[in-house]
Amino acid sequence: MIKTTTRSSRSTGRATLADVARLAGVSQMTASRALRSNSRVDAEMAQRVADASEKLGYVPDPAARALASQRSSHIAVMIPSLTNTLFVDLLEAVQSVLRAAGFQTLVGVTHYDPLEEEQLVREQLLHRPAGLLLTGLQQTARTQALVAASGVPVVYMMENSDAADVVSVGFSQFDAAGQMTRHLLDCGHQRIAFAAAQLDPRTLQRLQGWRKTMQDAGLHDANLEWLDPAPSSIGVGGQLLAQILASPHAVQAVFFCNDDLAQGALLAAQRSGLRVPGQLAICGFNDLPASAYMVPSLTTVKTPRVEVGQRAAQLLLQRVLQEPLVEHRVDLGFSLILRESTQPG
Amino acid sequence: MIKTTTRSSRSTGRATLADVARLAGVSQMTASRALRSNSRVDAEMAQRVADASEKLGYVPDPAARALASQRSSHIAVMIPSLTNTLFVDLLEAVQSVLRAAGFQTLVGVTHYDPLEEEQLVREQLLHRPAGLLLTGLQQTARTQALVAASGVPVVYMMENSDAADVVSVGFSQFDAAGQMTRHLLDCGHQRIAFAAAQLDPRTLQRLQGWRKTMQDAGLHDANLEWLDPAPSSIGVGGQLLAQILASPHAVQAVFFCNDDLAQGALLAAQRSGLRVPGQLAICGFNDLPASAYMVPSLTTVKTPRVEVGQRAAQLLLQRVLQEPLVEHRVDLGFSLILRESTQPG
DNA sequence: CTGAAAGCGCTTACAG
DNA sequence: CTGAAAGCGCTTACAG
Repeated sequence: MIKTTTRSSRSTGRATLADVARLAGVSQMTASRALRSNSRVDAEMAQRVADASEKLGYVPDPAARALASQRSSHIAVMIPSLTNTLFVDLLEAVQSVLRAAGFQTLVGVTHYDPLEEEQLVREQLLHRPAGLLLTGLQQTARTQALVAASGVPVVYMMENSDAADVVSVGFSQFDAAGQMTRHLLDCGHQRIAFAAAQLDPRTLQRLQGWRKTMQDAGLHDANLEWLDPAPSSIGVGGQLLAQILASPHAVQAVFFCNDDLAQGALLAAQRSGLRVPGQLAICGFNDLPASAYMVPSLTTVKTPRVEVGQRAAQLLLQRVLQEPLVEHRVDLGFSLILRESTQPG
Repeated sequence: MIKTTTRSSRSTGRATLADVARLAGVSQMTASRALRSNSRVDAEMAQRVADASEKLGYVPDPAARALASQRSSHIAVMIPSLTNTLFVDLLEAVQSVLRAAGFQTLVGVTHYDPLEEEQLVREQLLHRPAGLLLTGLQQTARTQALVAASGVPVVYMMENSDAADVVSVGFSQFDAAGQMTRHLLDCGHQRIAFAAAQLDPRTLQRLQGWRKTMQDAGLHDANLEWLDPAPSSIGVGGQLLAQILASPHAVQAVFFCNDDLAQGALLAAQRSGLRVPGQLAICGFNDLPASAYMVPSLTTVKTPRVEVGQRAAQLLLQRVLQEPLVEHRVDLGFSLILRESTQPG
């Protein structure tokens, strides 16, 4: 085979768009357009370009594309934590959708800190991502300004916004907590505590859902609220249970804002000889992997994080590719998983 | 303030290197060199460049830099799974070191599949990463060839290689399993089963460590090996325990290759009324967060994954920045964590 | 619909 | 040590 081009010393040796165009017998611009297939190109020319590209094993250079278009093939995703399985599931779902569409995922872990999120978003925007996925709706004003100024399309995950210009995929944390509380009331419990850690916005929405339901039932009591700003963990769950049991306020059931807390409480109960659900009913939130295997198995709320990740990534791709958006606000719901830990005697 | 430059319609409005050079009164090349500080530049000129850069809020464009230098500021990291907390810890450690040094982390989840790893590495190499972090030493021949051909520096994590040209940070899975087995023998157990899932290379090294110690003690028996290729999980741990108990071969202790399996076994034992450690001793591997809180608390091997991530990232940065490497093979050791689940009566 | 030109913002390679 | 030129591989913006 005869080398038709002389390459400079800086060339990488990979096939370039110019190579493809030459082989197809069209201009570089036509080749570029044909490969991106976003504007009309003569069908026969497009086919020649496709064949040439295939034959040369052409792969577009992401850096060149980013430099020329001022937009990279990266999509930045901000999540609060990787320690909570919830977000790992979310992330894996996002990544598989984006990867299939040819986009790279850049993950920023905010540690539930809006200022750290701001810094991460600032850094990511320098790389001109094609899109941005944010967890929750509570960004700092500066983050919002940075994002708006950048013009980068955004989709919000895990909560729904009612604003017309905000695209969000989530479910109602408030309703989910309300329904679980309603279930505990229906089981005959009246003194139902709410125990939470981390106290991030979604946790506080769950608190509100519990509170509203308790108030409506005429059973709300501030002494039933146990809030610890420490990161949520099995250990903290045990501590919260110990505090609740040590207090003078009788409790028949405890609704933990996350399954890891509830699991810790179940283990602490076992260690101290407290019978669950016999002496105390316990439930959690999120349906993490261990919950079905606990003894007793844990009643919880199953949240659609995989679906949230998938839909959010799909909607973001539509925005990135400038396709018309069918829906701005996707509510994916939730379901109660009733297991042994709240079983009425 | 007077705008000294006319910008084309394609400009982004951000300060460029040319702006910095102009303000500092030097050539663009000198500014470039001064900012990268990799070659000697006159001190006074360098200062002028630094001042100008600061004043303009200059941030280099990663795409332009990547295009010109054929090397991006991304570092690709391949890990088997995000479901195992082990790798989440590893990843967070890696990311915090790389981010502090101005590099972006691109994560590829291989799902323990060398072919998926190969595909991910292939994709990542198209983006010309500055460096590559790989988990384990068992890449396909093609992956090795791709990496070698790319010239991208690599550091291997979680296992140590004896090859002189391989940079690795890890510990001996073999020794760790051997020591734990030794401990169980010292507790007086003779029929010690080894139960594993996933069966990835590191799990098999643990199997070898257990086997060697059992053989040396004259106690090895193939009926004591319980291997399930399914992904490791709490559920599978319970199943493995059930199989072991249902078999006709007596067992005094079970060494699970990962803590999630051991946790599942503890829960299954509790459900079936089997006393641990009274009737059966159980231990795990990795010291995952829940293990200290299980009832009984779980004896396990604490593995240095955070340190592995940090050191691996540091070594990779040294290679990327062409600094001399002090060490090629970093063995970070491990420690046994003795808890209730193996306590001799 | 198609294309020649210019440009994106850097760094390499070469002279001085 | 410093700099003018060329180039990295694409896409934008403008004509036709």
